[in-house]
Amino acid sequence: MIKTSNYHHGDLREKILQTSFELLDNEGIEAVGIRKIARTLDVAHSAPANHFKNKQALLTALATESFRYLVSKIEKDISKETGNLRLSIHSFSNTILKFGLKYPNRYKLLWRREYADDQDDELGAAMDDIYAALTAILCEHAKNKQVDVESQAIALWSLVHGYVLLRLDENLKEGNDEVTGIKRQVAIIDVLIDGIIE
Amino acid sequence: MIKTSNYHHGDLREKILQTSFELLDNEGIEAVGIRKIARTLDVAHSAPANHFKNKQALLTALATESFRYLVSKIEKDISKETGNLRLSIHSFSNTILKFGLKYPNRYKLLWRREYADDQDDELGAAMDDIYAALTAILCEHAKNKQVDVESQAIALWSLVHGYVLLRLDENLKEGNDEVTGIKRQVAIIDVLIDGIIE
DNA sequence: CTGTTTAAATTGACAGTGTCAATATATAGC
DNA sequence: GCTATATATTGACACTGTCAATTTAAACAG
Repeated sequence: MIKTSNYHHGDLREKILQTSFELLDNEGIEAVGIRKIARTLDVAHSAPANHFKNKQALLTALATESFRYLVSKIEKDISKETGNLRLSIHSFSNTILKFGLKYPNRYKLLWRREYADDQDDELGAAMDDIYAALTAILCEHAKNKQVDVESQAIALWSLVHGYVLLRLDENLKEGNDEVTGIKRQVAIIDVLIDGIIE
Repeated sequence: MIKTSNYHHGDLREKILQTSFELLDNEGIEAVGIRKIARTLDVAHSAPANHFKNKQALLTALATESFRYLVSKIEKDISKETGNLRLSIHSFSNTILKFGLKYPNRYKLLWRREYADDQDDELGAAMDDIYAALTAILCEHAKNKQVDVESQAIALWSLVHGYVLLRLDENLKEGNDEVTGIKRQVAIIDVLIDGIIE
């Protein structure tokens, strides 16, 4: 009986999540493995099973936590903008892009239903919140009634989502608009806004 | 010595690709496995190694072939539009969406650099071709010089890419614009075009 | 304090994976 | 017909996630 110290961490669940996020951030989604985590925490390979039914449950927890963080960040940042449509939209897209660039693998995990459990209610709710935040801005301010507000919301969401993913997968590099000199990610949102406003 | 028939298929490479696409389409990227393919083809578990160095090489081949197909489809469809900017753009986005909806897992594979080999030249070339096709349309017809043509191209590409992925991951459902009645995927492109034209 | 129940961690096994090395066999070229 | 060469085979290795049985620690009841 050499080691008794590792019995009952008390906070093994938290430590598993922490280690998972480190693996996710540093080595990618595929690198998040039950046994690898257990090894890192110097714990039996089957210990995590007490806290997460299986790998999918663990990934779902990672996705849910990431989603909640992103949603709260979006809402916080948007609340700083005082009712200006253009600024609100830029705030929304900027928050998402910043999150994606800081935590590429978390952002990717968010949207890959094959890893996380799509039946999970908390996960679904967090997703709806993002869309709701966006729709709220547009409903309040949008002046272009030639198309559905929902179409405008979906267009914006798609644009931001697509740009972030293209950046994360390194299909696009950072850059500036040659004409205006502003950052590319701002320029493309402006193109869309020009189609929304007035 | 019971079976001699399986020695030297002659076209094992092709059969591997075919089986891989079936697995990819029906069960997802994760389901594409060397041993599973070998079992399906009633061949030794290590036989595929003669044709694909490793799993990554196989996935790279799948991605490259899919990319080539998509690029050729885009170019073919666009060539039917006679110089009209709006129609050309709709053709571009429609071709991509159609491909994505028909082969969701192929579309996802295309952009996931962690599966395919990002050093692969053919793969990189096919990607550049898509972007080049789009830029070509805009350079020829775009009238809005308030922003870089490249910003317009990136905006369009991002919008289409984002919308397709949101649809494929089932974060968005099919739908129509409530005001105009046209399909959502057309409506959102129109929003962007309104920001590009004039 | 004691005995019992419950939660958490352990070990061990199982089937599966990708990859590599050594071997066997068939095809093609001289 | 002999020899290369390409292709397929078997077997092993180190992994993986998951499950069952077991052991240990903590919590609780009397």
